Amino acid sequence: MENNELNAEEMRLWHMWKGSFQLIFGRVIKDMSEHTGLSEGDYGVLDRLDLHGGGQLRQQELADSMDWTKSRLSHHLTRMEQRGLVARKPLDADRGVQVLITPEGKSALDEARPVVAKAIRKHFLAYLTEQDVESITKLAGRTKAGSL
Amino acid sequence: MENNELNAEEMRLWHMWKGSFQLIFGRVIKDMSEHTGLSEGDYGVLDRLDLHGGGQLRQQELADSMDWTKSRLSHHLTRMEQRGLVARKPLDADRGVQVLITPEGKSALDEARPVVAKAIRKHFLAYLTEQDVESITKLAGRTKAGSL
DNA sequence: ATTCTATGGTTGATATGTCAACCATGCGCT
DNA sequence: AGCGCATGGTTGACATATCAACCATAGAAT
Repeated sequence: MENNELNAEEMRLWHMWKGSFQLIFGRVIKDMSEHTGLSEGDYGVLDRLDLHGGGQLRQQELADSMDWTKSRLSHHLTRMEQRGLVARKPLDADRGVQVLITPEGKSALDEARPVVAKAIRKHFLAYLTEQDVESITKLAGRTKAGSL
Repeated sequence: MENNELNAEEMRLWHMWKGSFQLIFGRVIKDMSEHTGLSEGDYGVLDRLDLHGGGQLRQQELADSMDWTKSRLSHHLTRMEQRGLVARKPLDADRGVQVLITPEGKSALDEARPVVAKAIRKHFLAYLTEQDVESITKLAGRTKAGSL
């Protein structure tokens, strides 16, 4: 059994990994929010409504697809609704709620897409080597698999 | 010049990278906070006070070492002070503030260290191959360098 | 019929982050 | 003296996240 504290190398790895992510991710989000007024959450919601749902999705499906709790989504949608980005419509079929992207939401998304694409290319993809791509892909497979 | 939207492969990479990080990081933080009652921020503050400062550090140095704004740190310290984890002492030398780890803070940190070490080994280090280690190290170097 | 449980969602309290405005002091310059 | 400016920090407002409690209804199970 190893020591119950991390050695210098282990700690260094953890900090580098965490640091790189936060640095890159922060840059992407900053670019997006400055240029579009959308937060990461806003973009995620709009993106999924557009791609998966063709503009609409029931709340629970949306929450699942984003890996968010229903509470978190509920609060967030309330704020987005206030800003006119989405609308909620009760489904009497089974007391669910349908979330719809509004025209304003759709146009905000359309404006954001190229901004996000450019930011991801500039701050993330541009730094990757072939080896990194392989590493990222494999690691994702390993962690998801052993997930639940 | 490429298209101004991401292609499937680019998007997949971004999502995998982001997803792996959030999954792993979330697991580590969850383990820690459940077993110790400290948040990530709490741990970071205590850790730096202990390692860099031998128990104390001026507020601005602490903020720099954590990559936090002074505002963020000020708010966080107020909460930690309330809980008795740290104390603040004015430095009349140059109107700065010295942040001290309290005995309760120190013992909370000592309890947390092995928990954090175990969580990082279990959720992060255990998944890494030699290639990942190299990839993480190099990527960190590249992004920091091109940072400012 | 009654009670249990699962599903779908809301709500309020509290913790955490960000932003801009503010305050005080020291320091250099004119 | 008077000004501009940098440094070190606080504050309040607001956005975001988490947690637990709650509400309503549908479908079993008793």
